[in-house]
Amino acid sequence: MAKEGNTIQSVDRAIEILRCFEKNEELGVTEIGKMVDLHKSTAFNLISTLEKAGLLAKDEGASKYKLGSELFRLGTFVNSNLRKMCRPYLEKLVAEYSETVNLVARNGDMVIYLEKIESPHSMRISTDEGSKLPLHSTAVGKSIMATLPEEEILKVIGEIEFCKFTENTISGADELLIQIRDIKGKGYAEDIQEYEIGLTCVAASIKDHTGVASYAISVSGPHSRMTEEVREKIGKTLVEYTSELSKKMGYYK
Amino acid sequence: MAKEGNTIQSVDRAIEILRCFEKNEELGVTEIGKMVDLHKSTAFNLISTLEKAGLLAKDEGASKYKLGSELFRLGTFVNSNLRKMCRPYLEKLVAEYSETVNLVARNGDMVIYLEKIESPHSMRISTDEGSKLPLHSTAVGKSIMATLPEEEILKVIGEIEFCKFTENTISGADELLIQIRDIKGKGYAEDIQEYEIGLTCVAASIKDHTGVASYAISVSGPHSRMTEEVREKIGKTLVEYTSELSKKMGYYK
DNA sequence: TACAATGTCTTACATTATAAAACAAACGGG
DNA sequence: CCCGTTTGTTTTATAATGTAAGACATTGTA
Repeated sequence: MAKEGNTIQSVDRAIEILRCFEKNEELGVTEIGKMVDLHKSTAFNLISTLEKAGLLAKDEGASKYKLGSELFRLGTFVNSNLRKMCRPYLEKLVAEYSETVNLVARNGDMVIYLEKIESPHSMRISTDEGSKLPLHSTAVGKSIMATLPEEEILKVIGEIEFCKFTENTISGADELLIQIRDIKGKGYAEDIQEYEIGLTCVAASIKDHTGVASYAISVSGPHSRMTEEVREKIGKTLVEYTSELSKKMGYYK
Repeated sequence: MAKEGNTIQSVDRAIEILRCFEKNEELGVTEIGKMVDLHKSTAFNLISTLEKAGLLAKDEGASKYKLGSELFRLGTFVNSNLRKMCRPYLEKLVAEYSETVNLVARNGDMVIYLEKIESPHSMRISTDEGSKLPLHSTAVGKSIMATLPEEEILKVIGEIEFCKFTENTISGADELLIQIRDIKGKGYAEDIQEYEIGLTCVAASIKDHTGVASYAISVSGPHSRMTEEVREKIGKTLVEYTSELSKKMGYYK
């Protein structure tokens, strides 16, 4: 039987090997062996299995391995599942609040806009699908940041170059940290004309099995319509929906 | 030692299980067991290992599994590696031909624009990163289609609704098939004012370890500058570059 | 209410993964 | 140019590990 927690050793090791490539783009057999603390011949067997399946690939001739495109392909399915899963919630949000809603994914220190449904109002917020913005300057980004482990929050904040977009733009690390704490408490994040005058958003994040978020959804509207009461109501709805979505992502709590 | 081709059984089986989810969004333990021809308890052990690693997830309470978000996260790294890998080639192309170049990924029956470098000319082609177009109505899409196995080509073509954008737009399955054959021969694809009058593109695809392409790069310019000689020259360069890139993706040939 | 089908857990067994060591090939410095 | 070092790869013995039968629990259905 399996070692602890009923988990299959060789599969676990194979996944551990894949994870090595988060920090290093290219790795050799012995190098990997050292990282996962395995004899190089053991590592080699696991690696060639992964290579044959396309999860790892190797430059022609060269001896270094890197992540294979099959992994991206499989990831693509998750992405489309995710959209399908979120769609009904996005639709409910537009129906309830008549403002533009967005689904985003974290990508390093940025967020990518994956999907949106636009407000029926003629005065509405319109973001481009596929576009990218810094984590800290969007409500979605801040809601994702708030789920990261403390040391990573500080690391991310440390690397930010703060640029002033409007008079409300967060101007420094301290201010951002206070906001993050607040978001942890409330469960949702706000962006009140921080990026652009007239644009305010409310967002909450979707957690995965580890409790960290890679995705978030938001409601964006003209500041005039996004009063404090409206924002609070939206916030509560978002918390409800994202906690359901988090459960579907494998987050139990 | 491993069974055949020096591959580790349990890892192979685990990957096989992941692949089951290409066709089915949600699957149960016994169901998976039947698909991969394993006793349900064996399948269960593999599945729970994958679940603990986040590669599979399960709706709260429910008993059905689906692909987990960790898979998407890992796929993300491949994507950014891919961009890094392609960047120098894209830059060389712009330097050589002074036209806009694009990197795209296949996503079902569409292509997504991942990255572009714009032409230095003031009259230039400009596509949005993150935008999507149908496979058959772009040079990149056609170059990807040409690498698919015959039956899949026919299946994809069968599902197309042909709409006429310009007088040059491909109007039917037969015409498209002839083009695909031609692309297989030449190694590169063309779009000569098929989508928009004045816009012509040349593209070639990047193959993965199976010989099928998920990515392609293209050079797009105003029809006036994209003469037949220019297109042929670009085509040859693209074939050269993409075959190098294919090798880096693990395609040996 | 009983039956069928599901996911989960336990256990005995031998198949399977493991790692030591030998091998080959590539590299780099003296 | 050669020798020592380091790489990836292959072979082989050993026993640890994954396997699958079957018991159990839980759920849904007739």
